[in-house]
Amino acid sequence: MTLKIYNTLNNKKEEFIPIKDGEVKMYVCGPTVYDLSHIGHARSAVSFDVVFRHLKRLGYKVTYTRNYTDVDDKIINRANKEGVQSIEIANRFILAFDKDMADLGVELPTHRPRATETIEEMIALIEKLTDKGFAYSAGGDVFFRVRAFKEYGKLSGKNIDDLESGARVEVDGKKEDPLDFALWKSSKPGEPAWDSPFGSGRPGWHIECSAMCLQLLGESFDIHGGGKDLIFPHHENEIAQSEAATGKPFARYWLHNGFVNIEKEKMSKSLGNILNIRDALKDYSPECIRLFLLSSHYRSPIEYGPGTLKEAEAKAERFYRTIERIKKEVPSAFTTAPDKELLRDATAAITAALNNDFNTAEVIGLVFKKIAEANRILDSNKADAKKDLTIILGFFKEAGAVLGLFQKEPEDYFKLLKGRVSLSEEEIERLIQERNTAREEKNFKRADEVRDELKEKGIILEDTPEGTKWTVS
RNA sequence: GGCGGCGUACCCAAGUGGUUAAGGGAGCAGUCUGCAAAACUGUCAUUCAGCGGUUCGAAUCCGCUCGCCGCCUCCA
Repeated sequence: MTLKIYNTLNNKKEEFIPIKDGEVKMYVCGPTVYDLSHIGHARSAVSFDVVFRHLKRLGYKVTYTRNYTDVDDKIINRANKEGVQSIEIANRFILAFDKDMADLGVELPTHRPRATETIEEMIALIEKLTDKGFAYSAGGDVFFRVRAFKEYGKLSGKNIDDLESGARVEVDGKKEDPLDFALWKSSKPGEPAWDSPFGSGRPGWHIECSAMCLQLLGESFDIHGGGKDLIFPHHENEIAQSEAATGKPFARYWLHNGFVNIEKEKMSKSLGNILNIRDALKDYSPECIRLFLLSSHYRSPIEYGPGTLKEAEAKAERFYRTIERIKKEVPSAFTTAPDKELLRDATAAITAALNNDFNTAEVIGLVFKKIAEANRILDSNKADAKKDLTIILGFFKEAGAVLGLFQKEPEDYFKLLKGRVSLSEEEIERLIQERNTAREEKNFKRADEVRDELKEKGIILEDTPEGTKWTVS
């Protein structure tokens, strides 16, 4: 059973073979920190978080680097607007991003470089490109000579001549060719600037990632990821710069996650239909959002909306309800070790699904198959229920660990939901008491009124042998 | 115009050559309940946008048609 990965370089699913046996080096483009991160960033981070976790689970020693682009026009613009230094903006949104990632249960990558920590490497890289004839200075800027790199377009499948004819040009008289892109930009007064052999200035966007990859992962590494929108020009340019400079293949596997759409349209800053992670978290739990993101394959587009998110919430609830039930009816299943061999057989399906280009949706499907199975076992009062349940719980533990889901105690999950209700717990308890009194008096009309009132506020009552419980709809 | 992707039930969504097309949501029927809720059981696509082709065999491969989307400009 080998890992297969869809590689944008060939548009094919390929067997994954790392450069160095047992080790994986991967790089994922992180955010440009000029604003709060949105659900699209969350999708990328969560998708590659699962890639990271699965690779580790397979036994690889993984070095995962995700950068922060902390020098950029947009950061400068925002800084100017607020009358503060760029670095202040960058710092603020790096903190915000880190918090959002933590909320979403995204593991910390091995390295989280900031672009500005690698300026020296960028300058060295640009010099190298200039020496080799791949770059040229022009009026304080330095550009990459796209036509000098013969393989330009190999990632995005574009043809240089087609690009040129269809170019919605950004006219820059300093360029030899409209396709050439900036490696180094001269700075205007007040902008962040570094001294360099080409004059005082700052790096272009693409060169940052190349420099950070080269510094932290080496000239050639295994996996490079990012959103689909980065394929061109960003990743194409990274390849061009890096391979032109080193003469060696850059990343071997290029993975790209699909977009998050809102009302069928791509969510993006330029369209202005963005939803930031924090606002999403006001409506849905982090687990619900993560479950939503992982319920489809990472390359497919997904639709963010009340329908899909409510479904994710229903799934999470179904999961924790069953765990709660096992906890109540067969608590010893949690403290008994599962049979190793049986567990291994059961969890092989998780590996198989994730080995198929990280098919998280299938894993989630498997989880719910087990949920139904667990409920059936509980209903049946089978003699060996405990043994079967330990396997199922073991399965959940494995699936949950690699997906970053299903790891809470059910009480904590439901407590989280209950926190969203407008009534106080005391008030709810009082109403439940009132209803139960009515029920004892066979005053079912009043009892049902109370239940309906609560339902309107999103509170669902359940009468169980242990008394009346409430949950949130 | 160039390049890439998608179209699976009421909705979301796996499946990418081979037994009865995962899973979730919604619906319907039953068990349970004062009635509900939750849970369980049963039911819910002879069919995978359409039309051809390859094959013993296709949702899965190939071609065409229709529809949708993305990239080609900063963007996860």
